[in-house]
Amino acid sequence: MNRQAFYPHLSVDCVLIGFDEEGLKILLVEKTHVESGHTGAISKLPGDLIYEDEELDAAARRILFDMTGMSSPHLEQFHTFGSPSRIKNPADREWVEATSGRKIGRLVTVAYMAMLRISTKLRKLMESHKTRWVPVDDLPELAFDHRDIIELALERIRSAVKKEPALIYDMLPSKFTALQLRRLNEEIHGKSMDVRNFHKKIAARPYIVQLDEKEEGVAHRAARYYRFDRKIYNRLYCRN
Amino acid sequence: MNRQAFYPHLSVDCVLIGFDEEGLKILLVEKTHVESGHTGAISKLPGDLIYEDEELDAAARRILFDMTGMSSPHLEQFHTFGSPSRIKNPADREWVEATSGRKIGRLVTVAYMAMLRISTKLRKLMESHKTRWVPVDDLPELAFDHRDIIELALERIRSAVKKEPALIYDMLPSKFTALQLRRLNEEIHGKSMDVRNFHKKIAARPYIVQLDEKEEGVAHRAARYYRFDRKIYNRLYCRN
DNA sequence: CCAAAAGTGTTAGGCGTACACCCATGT
DNA sequence: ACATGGGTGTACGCCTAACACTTTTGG
Repeated sequence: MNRQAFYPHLSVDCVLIGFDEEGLKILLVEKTHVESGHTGAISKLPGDLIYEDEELDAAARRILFDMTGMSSPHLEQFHTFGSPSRIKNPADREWVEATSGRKIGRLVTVAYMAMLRISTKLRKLMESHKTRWVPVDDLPELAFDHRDIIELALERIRSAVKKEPALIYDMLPSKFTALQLRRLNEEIHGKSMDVRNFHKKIAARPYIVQLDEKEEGVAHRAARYYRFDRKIYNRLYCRN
Repeated sequence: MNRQAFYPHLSVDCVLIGFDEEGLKILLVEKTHVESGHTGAISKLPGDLIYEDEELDAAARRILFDMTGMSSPHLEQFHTFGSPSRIKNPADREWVEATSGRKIGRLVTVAYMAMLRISTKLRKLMESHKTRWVPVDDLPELAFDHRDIIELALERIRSAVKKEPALIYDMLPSKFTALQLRRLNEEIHGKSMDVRNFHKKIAARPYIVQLDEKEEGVAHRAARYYRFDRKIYNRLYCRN
């Protein structure tokens, strides 16, 4: 922190939602625990206080960058959590006060979410951090109300994708199979889809272009690769 | 203010969206101007600082109640505005500092919206306040970034209604004509609808029930009244 | 009788959904 | 040969959207 922190009562937390071969995951960091008889580190969402003169969006972007080394993903504010009881847990309160160096009555946090693919490149960028990607359906105990925050994020991701379907492709490799795309959709919407109907849908979207390339070395019929063509997409939907 | 205010850097603003015979309107209050060479009161959204130990939602509800005497309407947080440049206008800054009695570097506000009908009963409740309902397409100059806040609210109202169609009926009298319902929909979605298709839609919704009553004293064929039956609605859609 | 708004049916296309079998590949 | 996932077509129902004339009422 080389700039002076803004009010110690306002923070930004980021729900970074990633996707890899195994499924949807959330990025968690360890809350380095303060000595107080409590044992074991507890996980939390990445977040930080806001610097003076820093836009909320910029603070979120900074946290995203510090955690992942990425700056491109679509980042979206989705809710502000400010219940006085957010930090009623003594261990949480101690940690906040130790971290900020002040007595804190209440901590209001503006929550953002971003969707990204967990690529090997990303994993490499993140090696140095004490972070981990945790499957959404296997979350550990979390500090503060971070579980609520994640739950709301997972609800909102659905509306975000409905409004802007291109977001899906931020979570996929540049070449992907129909199965990967379908699994991702299924995880986001929480229900399984019919394979045939799904292929029809892909075929109907001109911005999902079939490649000649296929999978290699798999123990079954090799799947075609597809890619997302953003130019075609933008031309069709005028939004940029 | 009989309780101590929470941090003077965090406020709640409410975009109260009302509907009457004339159309969609926003509730604005006059920012009583501080002497400083600037003349003329400027309008703003109703809002206030947050009390200690007060939930954000509760603060919004309090503002709603103070302004309208109503407590029932659906109130929904939709965005937090915290740009350092929000109060760059000197007149705005002066007002904030005079009102809170402190030097303020930055003011972060959590924005809520509610939809309600502008009934004669409501008008009576509000007579005492220095508030006015202003048509959405005829907004005056506004303090801070309140115009941006309203614009976002008007965008969000659409998603809110799509998710929960019953919200529409909070803005209508208990007995309403097809025209009123259609006009309201048109204003919310920003496009006109076909009359026949609209009647078909009404007829298809079992929770919009036709009354025997008709308009009286109008200079044309009298329109039927309808009412919204929340019981039927809830039974159909399982929520709450 | 005129003005002003109310009310009414049919058709066509798009979209989602349900459903079952053969194909390619590695072991 | 067998296990594993890849890939394909048809039919139905629902919703949306386009489109024009007659009815009722007060003035």
